[in-house]
Amino acid sequence: MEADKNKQPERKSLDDRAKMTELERVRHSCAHVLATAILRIWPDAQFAAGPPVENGFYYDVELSHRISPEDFPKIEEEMKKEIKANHPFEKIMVNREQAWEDATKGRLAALAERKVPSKFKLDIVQNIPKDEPISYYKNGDFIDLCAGPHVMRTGNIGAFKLTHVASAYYKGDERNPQLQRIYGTAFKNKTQLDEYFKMLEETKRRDHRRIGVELGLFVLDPEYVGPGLPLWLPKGAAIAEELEKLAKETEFAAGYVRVKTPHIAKEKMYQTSGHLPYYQESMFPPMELSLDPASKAEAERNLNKAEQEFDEVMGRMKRAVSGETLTKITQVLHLNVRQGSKPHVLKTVQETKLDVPPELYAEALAKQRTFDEAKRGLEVEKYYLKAMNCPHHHRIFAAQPRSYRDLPLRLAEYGCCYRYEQSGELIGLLRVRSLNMNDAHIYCTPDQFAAEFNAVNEMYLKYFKIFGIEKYVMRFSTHDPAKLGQKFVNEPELWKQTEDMVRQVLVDSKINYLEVPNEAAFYGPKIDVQVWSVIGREFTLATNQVDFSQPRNCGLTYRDRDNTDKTPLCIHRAPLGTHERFIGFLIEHYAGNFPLWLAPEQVRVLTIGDEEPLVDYAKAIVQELRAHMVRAEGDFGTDKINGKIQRAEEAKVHTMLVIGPRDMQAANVSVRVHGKGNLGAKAKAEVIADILHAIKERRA
RNA sequence: GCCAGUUUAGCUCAGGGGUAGAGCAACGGUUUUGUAAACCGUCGGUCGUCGGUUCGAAUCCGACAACUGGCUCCA
Repeated sequence: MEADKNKQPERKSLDDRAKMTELERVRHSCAHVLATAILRIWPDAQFAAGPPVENGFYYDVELSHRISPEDFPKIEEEMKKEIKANHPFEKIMVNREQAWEDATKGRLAALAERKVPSKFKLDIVQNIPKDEPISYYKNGDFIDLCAGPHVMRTGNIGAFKLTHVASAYYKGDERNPQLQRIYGTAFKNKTQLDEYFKMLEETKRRDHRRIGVELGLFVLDPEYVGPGLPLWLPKGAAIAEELEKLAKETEFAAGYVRVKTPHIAKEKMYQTSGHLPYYQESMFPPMELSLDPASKAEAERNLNKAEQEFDEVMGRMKRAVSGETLTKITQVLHLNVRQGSKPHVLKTVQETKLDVPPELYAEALAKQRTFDEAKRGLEVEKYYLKAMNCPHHHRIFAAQPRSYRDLPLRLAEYGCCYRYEQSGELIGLLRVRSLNMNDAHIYCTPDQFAAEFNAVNEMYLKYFKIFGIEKYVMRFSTHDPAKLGQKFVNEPELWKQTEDMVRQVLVDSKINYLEVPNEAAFYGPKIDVQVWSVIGREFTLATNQVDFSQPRNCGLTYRDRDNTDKTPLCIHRAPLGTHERFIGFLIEHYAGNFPLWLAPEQVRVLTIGDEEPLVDYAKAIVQELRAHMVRAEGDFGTDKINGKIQRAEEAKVHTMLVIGPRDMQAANVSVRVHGKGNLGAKAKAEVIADILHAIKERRA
């Protein structure tokens, strides 16, 4: 049995497998017990791989019966029997021939020999390296091809539960058969299992989708707007505005210039950049601009006229020739009529050196050109919604002659892109179809590259500090020299050069990074930044890519010192990723308890009662705060103060200023901070000054 | 797109072949209040959409859509 993670095509070595933790052994063993139980119910089940995973285990099975959660109790019942029987997990060493024979007899991942071979196991046996020993594990009648390790006995599986079914392709390849993946989890004892499910409940409560709705940050309106197209409500938009402000300030200080570009572009744009057909699947289908009726009618008239004139000339040509030449021309003309085109006739005339009168040939050629032109007049223009900003930025680069003195040129834009993610892929704000990217493209010379790349990394670290992100990994994706010219542009020197430069920067800045071969973009190495929200969900937030291909495809050049034109390097970078994903992350990161500078509602002023002087005093405070761009609201109604506080706390308002007669008389406000409770009465002026200060320095 | 599950009021959820329920929110009124909910009342749903079975469907069946968890790709 294989513990392959489909992302990692390299086999796990036996040493690696031996490192399996105690809990992983429990889960891996439970997968075997699951297979045992399924076989008791459905003896013809074919098993593929059943490894332990992060929160449990799964086993991939091929079975004509569709397993649904309704089957779980029945399967779990059988599993319990197997655990109760307390069979030992026996390790059996076999040679290759034996394994092959048993798999052929259907004995592997089975309770007995079967008429049909254990087909996936056959495939797995074949893929075990020659020098690696082969072993089985046996519990009761169940024998599985498996490198182990396992717990001693089935009874050592303390507590387990099947959780869900999913479909998965064998080895993660969609050309392979589709299998049913049964997921479950197991623990050493019932207490830990219960804790795990309690934790899952907690996770659900902190999910950005739930908090997003509760706090009124965004909504999805699949019926009217469309799936994956979030609407930012005022409170969510406030967060987006703060992030943009942060980005603008940071980028301005780092020498970026801001640009603005349209959301659509012509087909030619993406043909040139190389995204079509490479990226077409991920783009919305194009808009085709049909001609207005009058122009269309005129274009059609032109085409008809051109066609008649062409046919007339060809008619004369046919009359002027004879024999084989006539036959040939007639044949090709006939073919062309069926294809709705004309040019082939003249090509044939030229290529086969047919003997036609030169002046007629020249006339026909001219008419053919008119025909082609008329035909182009009927072509519709295609526009695509942009899936990325780079081509637009490239056009800005190309808009004026560039000198080496202009570089580095750093074009920044919070551009809204649209990606046609598959319907099953959409997840709340994590994967959407409209995305506002914290995008920028840095055009530079090779000499400037290291400094620019380093500056980008420093920007990431600066942001991590502001948001208190401590756990992160930079995944440095490099190319595979064996796939140059296929998966990666064929520029061995540039690959080596840029990858070395990037690696050096990473090492020098002591950044926590992980090198992943063979995962680069087709146009250059890249870095993805992975972070984890407090509930353990992984987010790929930011990306940082080196591009030495697009600038050349798009014909971008700068005039260098030596008066020659050179192609710049381009760095694509998006430290804050997209609003959608970043805010989704922040919601879970802060569990909705945003720091003051980010909080949608920063301050709420609550009055004790609704007596007029008190309300006037409170209103003046709200006004003063709002005059300083603080998002402050008031709650001046007749509710009891406890009720007002409860509502403010539930709305996760950062700072509550409670005002009663006592406070007013002393020119005070009573401060209450969300999650910190009552901080007592303080001088109004002091409190306001502190609020402004905390916002300005983006205090955590 | 594929597999499975889900879809009942603005939100969180109960119910279930005889025609729809709670809490919160909203609205109206009473209450004049000191740090996590004062009280009364009102409004609100073709039970995701379309079709079928049935005397009768929100309930059973089917198709579709959306959402959720996975597979694949990726910010």
